Amino acid sequence: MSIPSKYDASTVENKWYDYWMTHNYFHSTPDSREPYTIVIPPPNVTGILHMGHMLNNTIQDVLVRRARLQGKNACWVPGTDHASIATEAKVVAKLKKKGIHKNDLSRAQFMEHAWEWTEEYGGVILEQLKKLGCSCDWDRTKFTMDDQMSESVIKVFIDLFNKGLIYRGFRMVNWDPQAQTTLSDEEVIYEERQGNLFYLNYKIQDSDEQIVIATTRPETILGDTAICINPNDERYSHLKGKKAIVPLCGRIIPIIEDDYVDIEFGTGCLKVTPAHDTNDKTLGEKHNLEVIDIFNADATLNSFGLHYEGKDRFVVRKEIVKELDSKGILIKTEQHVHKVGTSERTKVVIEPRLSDQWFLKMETLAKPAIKAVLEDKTIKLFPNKFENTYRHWMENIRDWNISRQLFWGQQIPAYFYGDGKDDFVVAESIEKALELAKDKSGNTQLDIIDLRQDSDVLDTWFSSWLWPISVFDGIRNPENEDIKYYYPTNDLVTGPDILFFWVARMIVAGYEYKDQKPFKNVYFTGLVRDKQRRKMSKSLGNSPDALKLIEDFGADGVRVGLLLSSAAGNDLMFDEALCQQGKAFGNKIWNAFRLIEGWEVAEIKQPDYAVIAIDWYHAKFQKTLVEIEDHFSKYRLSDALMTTYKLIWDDFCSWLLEMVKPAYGAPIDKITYEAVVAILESNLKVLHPFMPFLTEEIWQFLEKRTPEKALIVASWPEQKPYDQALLNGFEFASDVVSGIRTIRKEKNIAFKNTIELLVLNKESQTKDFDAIITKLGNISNLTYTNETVENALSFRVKSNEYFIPANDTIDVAAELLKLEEELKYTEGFLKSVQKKLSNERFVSGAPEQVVASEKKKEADAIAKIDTLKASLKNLK
RNA sequence: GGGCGCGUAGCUCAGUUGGUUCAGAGCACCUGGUUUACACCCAGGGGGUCAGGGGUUCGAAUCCCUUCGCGCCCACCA
Repeated sequence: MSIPSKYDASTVENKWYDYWMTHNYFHSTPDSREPYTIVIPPPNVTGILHMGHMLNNTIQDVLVRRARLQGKNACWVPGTDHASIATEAKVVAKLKKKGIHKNDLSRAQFMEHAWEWTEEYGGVILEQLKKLGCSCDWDRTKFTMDDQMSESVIKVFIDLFNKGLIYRGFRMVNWDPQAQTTLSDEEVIYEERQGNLFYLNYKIQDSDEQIVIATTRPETILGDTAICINPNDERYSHLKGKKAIVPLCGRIIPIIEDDYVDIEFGTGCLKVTPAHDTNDKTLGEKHNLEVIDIFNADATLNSFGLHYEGKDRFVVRKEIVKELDSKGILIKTEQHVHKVGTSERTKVVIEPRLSDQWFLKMETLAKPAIKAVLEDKTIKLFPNKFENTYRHWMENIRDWNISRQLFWGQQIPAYFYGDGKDDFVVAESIEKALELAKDKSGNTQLDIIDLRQDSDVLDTWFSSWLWPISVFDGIRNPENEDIKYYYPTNDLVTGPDILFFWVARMIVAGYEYKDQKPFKNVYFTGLVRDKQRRKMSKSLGNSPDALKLIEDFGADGVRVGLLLSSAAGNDLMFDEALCQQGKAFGNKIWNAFRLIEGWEVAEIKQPDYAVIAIDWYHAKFQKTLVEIEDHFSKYRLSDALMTTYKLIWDDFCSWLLEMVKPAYGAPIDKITYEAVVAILESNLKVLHPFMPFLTEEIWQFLEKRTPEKALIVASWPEQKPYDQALLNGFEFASDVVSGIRTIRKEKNIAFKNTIELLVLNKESQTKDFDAIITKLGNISNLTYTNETVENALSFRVKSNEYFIPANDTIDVAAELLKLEEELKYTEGFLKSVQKKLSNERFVSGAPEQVVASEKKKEADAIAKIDTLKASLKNLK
């Protein structure tokens, strides 16, 4: 089998992905093994892969692949989210292009278009995840609007309603005039905007007096139903009980008193518009004010807007200011920075609006979810700083507005049979609803045609909060094998931006419907930003094309690039150079593999240097394995990767292979060869979660000799005890090799020329590594000496001294200088250590081991100084 | 307005309970090296007042106070 000299990522990646799929390695069914489960944060069904997905799903795949190697029954459930408002907006836009207006369609017709759209664009993102190497159990792919998923959602709605937790309320909600739906509080983004504060003059009824109010929204004066002053404000006490006249419309409104009003702000007079402001609504209820809604659903003015009827709110704002100004009502205008709520999806300014909506009471539901994360720690957040954020939100949780005025989603299963506020029933089918309605109304004559289903659908998150349960059909069939086996899931990997939207609510749902946490650990990824720290966005055009990156650097290269600098919860400054680094790493491993495969194997004696080299690597590998495990246990994936990277590049390639490599053209002994291959295999296992394709490719080449299973289902290396003394010995030897290399470089001694090395072994170092030093230093003759060597270049490792006899006369002055500098430094070091040790409070106060280590430092320094002094004396 | 977090090498970041190899890693940079796995490489090297100031301590990147700069979350001030 010939091995290509260049690693061709795209061919290899397609080959092994197909192979894994054909062999069903991603598929999981319950068995006797320990389960390891991840449910994907379902991307929007019509979305396409962006850098955030790449990072997020790479992390999940690393965790899943590692678990699989560890012998767990790994199950990663993929799927997509119907994303009601986002998808509906896209469908509406598409229809608009065709000249079709949403309002002209029936719900059924619209849904037909939406499904068509979903089938056309839906799931593209899942195909893209395959390119990244994601080992999802595709047989379990779910969509939040699959029949069984929707059924689960409806079932939960009915259950919560019957428990009295869902209620219908006439409330101030966040209205998105473009999407023409309400939004939950979480979907509103507050932005600081430069606006104006307008001072307007209201006449007092039956008087020449006037009162000035300050407002940022002059167009809403047409909905004013009171003026409010602070009862303690003496400036206005004479107006108590009087009435004011709203400009333009001439409405007579009361002047009320409430200490809600801030005396300091504006003029200390507030116009009250109960229909268009949350606070005003509260005031209105308290003081029994009239509610006048001046807007249509699209935020144009209605008939209360008088001659502005039909015009948009912002147009009216401009025009009404002009009119007020021309009539002398506008006193002055001040610049004013204030926060404006905008829609997360459509970006338009939110309009507070009073309407009938469905709400879920959250307070009691939240209790077990708070306890689980903050007290019992049965759910751990990584990094744990998010616990504070979680606490704050959960402890101040407000009821959740779960209704949306859209078509795309699960229609609320409430059926109205009359015009009364409570003339409705909740049921999973219209037949069932009819029975309930007959009971409730006492009207046995009711018929199906008398029933009218609520036209709203449920908030998308009302389906995704059930995701970890519903993907295993745990709502409909709570006792099925899957849910019993896979739930609770292990890790959830997601962004902190949906901590409230999704994570917190899943925890709530988990305790309500399974009486158990939905997952054990939550790993929050950071945001992917560009080099200038800007958020990646379509409008900035700074987001690289994910698939193009995979083409350029290979999926493995991109995975490594993304993971190299992404600590949990930290934003990731993405730079293509990181992917290049990932690709170069793959290339390095590929070439190491080619080197090994290129060796001719012979039945010859194993050289000493190979024996010790392999023993050393085994110890090094075991020690590193412990470190890697530790990093994984803390979800420090980039550290786990970097540790693996250094193990393979530095320890395996730069040290081990150089140590065991036979002379050019010479064969390698069988024992060494087999040991190196076994080592390579262990390395591949550890690297596989990060670089699945490359490792599988090499593994399969190696396994040609002993046909076995694929790497993806191999077993993670076993942890064994290791010999620390061996590692220490190597450490020392590698310092010696570095010393030799430094001298060679300084003195321009070419590596191909052998040199002699004499050792003054004051440290009594083991000679086990002499074969290594000889080989890597290209030493012709390594001998031990009892005294300093004349006319030689020298260097020291601790108090050991190494001499390289010079062919020509050495530069004595330069050697002297070097020695003197070293001496000076060491003496200074000794002085500081001795100062510490002579401090009585240090010796008595510091822990024993710290004192002991300082004493060791002292002894080492003294020994080294002796060595240096002897050399100096000799040289002089 | 309230809360949380951050500031360590040119860049991105580690640095756990203050003390072992505490000032580190990777990249970048500089110097030298191509017949012999890999120039997507090898070897060697330079580089930091741990944001500034003060304090506690035998000892501080680490704990406390303070100033400056940055980020995020929450909140109804018109």
